[in-house]
Amino acid sequence: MANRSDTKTRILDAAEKLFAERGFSETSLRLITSKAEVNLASVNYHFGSKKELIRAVLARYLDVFMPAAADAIVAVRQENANASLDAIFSTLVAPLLDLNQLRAEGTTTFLQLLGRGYIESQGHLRWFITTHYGEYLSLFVNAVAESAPHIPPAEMFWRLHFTLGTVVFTMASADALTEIAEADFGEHNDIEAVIRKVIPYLSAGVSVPLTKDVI
Amino acid sequence: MANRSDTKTRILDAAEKLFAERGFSETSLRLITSKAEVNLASVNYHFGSKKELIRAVLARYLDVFMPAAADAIVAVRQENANASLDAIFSTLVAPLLDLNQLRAEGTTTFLQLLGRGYIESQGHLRWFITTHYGEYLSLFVNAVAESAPHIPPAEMFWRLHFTLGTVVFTMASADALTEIAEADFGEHNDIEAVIRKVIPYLSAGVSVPLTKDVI
DNA sequence: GTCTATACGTCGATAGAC
DNA sequence: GTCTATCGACGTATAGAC
Repeated sequence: MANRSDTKTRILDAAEKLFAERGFSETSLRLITSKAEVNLASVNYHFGSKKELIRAVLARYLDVFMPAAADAIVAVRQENANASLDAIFSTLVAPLLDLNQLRAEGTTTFLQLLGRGYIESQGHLRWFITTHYGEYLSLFVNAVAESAPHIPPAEMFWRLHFTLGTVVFTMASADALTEIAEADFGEHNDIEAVIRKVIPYLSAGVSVPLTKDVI
Repeated sequence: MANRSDTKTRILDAAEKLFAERGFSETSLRLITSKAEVNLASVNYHFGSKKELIRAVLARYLDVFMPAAADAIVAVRQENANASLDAIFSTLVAPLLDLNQLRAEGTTTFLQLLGRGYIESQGHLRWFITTHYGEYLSLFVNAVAESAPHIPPAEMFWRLHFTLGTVVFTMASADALTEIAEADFGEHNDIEAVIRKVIPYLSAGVSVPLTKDVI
């Protein structure tokens, strides 16, 4: 068959699109393989299981995004050792938008996959990301912590997870929210606009001074 | 059989516990009915489907929490018409903790169910909550909006959804986060401590002044 | 090595007897 | 209301063809 890429890539391409559109649990292997025009069993041959296919789909993006994001953060901190929290978060915008060159709708797809992945999977994806990309995450966490030195480590732990929740939930439902915002407020937002909206929210929350325990 | 409540309640009690512990998709109807010691088909007889069972489990809490939360917000705004955002959010703490009187571990269970529910279900629970409890939600949204009058409605829409993401994600993974915080920082947090940690984060994010579009 | 046909166990759901 | 039996769809595993 002409113009037929190899089975593994065909599965990844079909799975990526369907996962981003419909979520993981709502996308069956039978749907993926029929859309990719490959046999059902080939998923297990090439990837072992559905969970590993999900990880492989995400890895195609993370392998590009994580090093690029790390480079950008290192660069901004070399220019300005006292970079603000907003500056640290904003540093991620360019690497995110660059994913559109990797694949059509790359940024949106990646953020939806990441959001859905963190949300739908209990642990296996969290584990995958922290073990495979832990060095990049640490670099980011350290940059944030040093930009808000008045927040003790234990408190910063919580605030970074609050931040993760905001990002993950927002990106998983970005399509729906954008549609509602358009209908209710006549406001058109692309994925970059949503990213730029969330950054000040996150910066403010992460860096807000601790309230006194005793009043 | 002595001390055997009716089938419907037995199903709800078993389902609530299992859903909160393991999540919805990881909890099969067969597990619920065997633990509740009722027949598998009785779930569909009494509730129609698994989705409707999920809604019924949440409704038992929402029917108590929503009116109590609304009363608390009305009360605090009568005392102080210019109540701060922190005050509005803090108003919800007492109604949440009161759920411990409704059922053992009620607060934790409710927040886990709410978090998991919003996260695992795409739309059907969002729809259920907004249609059945919309009046209470509006009251809360209005109170927040009036406590941050410098934020335009369209921007407030986004920030409230960022907030929803933080809450939902944090509460769905509160158990795991509490364990990590204990292991890494020797910090013991109950559900109230987590709630009180998240409020300043949310207030700061919701009320942060808009950044200039043009620099 | 790659791919395919086929089957296994579990799932939510349902029809029909009692 | 409650039960048994069964359905189609699911993820997964494997024997065997190319």
